[in-house]
Amino acid sequence: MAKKYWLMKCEPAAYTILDLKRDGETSWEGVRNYQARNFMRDEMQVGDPVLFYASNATPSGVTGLARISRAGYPDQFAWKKGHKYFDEATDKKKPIWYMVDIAFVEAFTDTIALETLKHTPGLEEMKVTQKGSRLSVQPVTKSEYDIVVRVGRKGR
DNA sequence: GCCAACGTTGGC
DNA sequence: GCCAACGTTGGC
Repeated sequence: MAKKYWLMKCEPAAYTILDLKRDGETSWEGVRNYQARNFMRDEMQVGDPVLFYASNATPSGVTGLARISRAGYPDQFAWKKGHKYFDEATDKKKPIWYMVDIAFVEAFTDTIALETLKHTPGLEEMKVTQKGSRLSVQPVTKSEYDIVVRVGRKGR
């Protein structure tokens, strides 16, 4: 299967690219959206490149790079009673929710602001630049990924 | 903190 | 199966 490229969103209050740099690797639990779940469960492969996106930040934008280090597996947190990701509708024999692990690759010196992404040629179709795009796990094309990486490394 | 956009739920 | 109400996301 051809390599796929991804964008994963997270609020800085919860986790940042620098946290990932410190930890080296982290699990990506708590996604409770079916579209995003399907990507994680069915399409993400170990080694797939990931754009790490900070949402609800100042500014919001891509802050670095990661890669998938473990493909989709059931989200255990869905079965932890009292945990904020607990979901009583899911059965251990038939998991509803999935998670992946990601590993640190690179932190950009500066955030590539959403505003910059919107004005970068070649990224007009990128999902995150579209109005009302709330999906926290999105596929990106190889060319979009390459452009973002180029912008992120500029000036180093 | 506001509010528009979106996904999900639930009454019918 | 429709759609209004509700909760959440996320830019600003």
